[in-house]
Amino acid sequence: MSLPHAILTALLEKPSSGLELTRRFDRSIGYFWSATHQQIYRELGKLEAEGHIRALPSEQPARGQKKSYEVLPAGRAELARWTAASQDPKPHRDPLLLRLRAAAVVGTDGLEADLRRHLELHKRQLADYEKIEQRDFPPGKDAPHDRIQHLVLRAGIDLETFWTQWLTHALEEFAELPESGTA
Amino acid sequence: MSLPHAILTALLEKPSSGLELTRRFDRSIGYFWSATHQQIYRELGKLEAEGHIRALPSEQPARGQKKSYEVLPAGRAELARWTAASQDPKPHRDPLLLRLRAAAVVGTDGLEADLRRHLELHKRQLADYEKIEQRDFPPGKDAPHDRIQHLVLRAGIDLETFWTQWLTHALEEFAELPESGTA
DNA sequence: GGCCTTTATGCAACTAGTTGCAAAACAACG
DNA sequence: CGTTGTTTTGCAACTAGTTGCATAAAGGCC
Repeated sequence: MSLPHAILTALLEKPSSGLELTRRFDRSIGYFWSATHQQIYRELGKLEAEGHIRALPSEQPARGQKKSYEVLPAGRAELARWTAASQDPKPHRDPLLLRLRAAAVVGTDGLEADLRRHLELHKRQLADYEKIEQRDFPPGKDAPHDRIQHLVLRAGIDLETFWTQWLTHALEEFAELPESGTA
Repeated sequence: MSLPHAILTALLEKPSSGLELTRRFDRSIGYFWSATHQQIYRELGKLEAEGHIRALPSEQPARGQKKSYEVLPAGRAELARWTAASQDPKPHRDPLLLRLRAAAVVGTDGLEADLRRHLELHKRQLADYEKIEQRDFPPGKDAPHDRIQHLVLRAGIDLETFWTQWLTHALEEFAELPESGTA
């Protein structure tokens, strides 16, 4: 139930069309809530029907024609309500850890290469985040809004740091394992 | 596409009935791949139809009557194939980080209490994991199988450690924020 | 003008996970 | 023996997310 709220947040930051939202979901917001353009258009329709957002009046609604949305007071209220409401943390789902656990039973053949690949991907993501941090949060930029955003980015950085460290450690362990164990 | 493989792994570790599997998903395996009993029964049906597992011959199949499954060679082969196959990491979805980002726009009212609650939950989970580590991985228990399982547990411990630290830091920042900011 | 690519919007079908409920076997209680 | 509660299995409907494809406008190009 988070996608509509992700969209409301994005639209409050800046009114946008479906495609612009899609692009922003590929960057900042998508780092912790990804969505495809199909999902976004579907949800924009629902949010408009519910009276949470409206199309900016300027242009007529036709296919292939840009249509921008802005958040209405009802939408902002709903977002505030959702943000403040208590929510239980959902349990993780991590296929990589699952594969490792399977490997403990059926053997580690073939897994190492993919661990190495994941390590590279996480390193790259970490480098991206750190570049964003330098660009968007120079020392002194500490209005409440900035502090909170920075906090979110720090979570991303620390998570990627964790994964690179853990994967590095895992690969070291693999190196010490006897070859091809159906352990 | 991971649930069937989670079940195969669990059944290889020990043949079980649906209910036993459900219980084990609430403990060890569920720490990184949770599932309800309804999902598990449905999936057991599919896996049996595909010839990956079979019901242990002992008892007749009737409703309300215990039925245990074991993995067939085809199931083991499928699990090995899946474990070795390259898979892209799926992007995270974290509602809490999303809420924080929303809070940067609509204000942090009400969020702090839930952050505190999450911190408690993560601390408890961390304590659980550490107890499991002490119990199941004493020094010297380092056969390949144990090392890999330990690696998975370490990921859980380190992730919970990250969250407790990050939430603690976030709460410190909140304390410094001016009251009730629609920042 | 006709053709190709890019931009922008969107529908439909499918897959995976969640929620609500129920039915069959069994055990215990009086 | 009937009632009540627990264990075990399972169906059905719903929600959320994914995948594949379609349609329309706009701009470049020859």
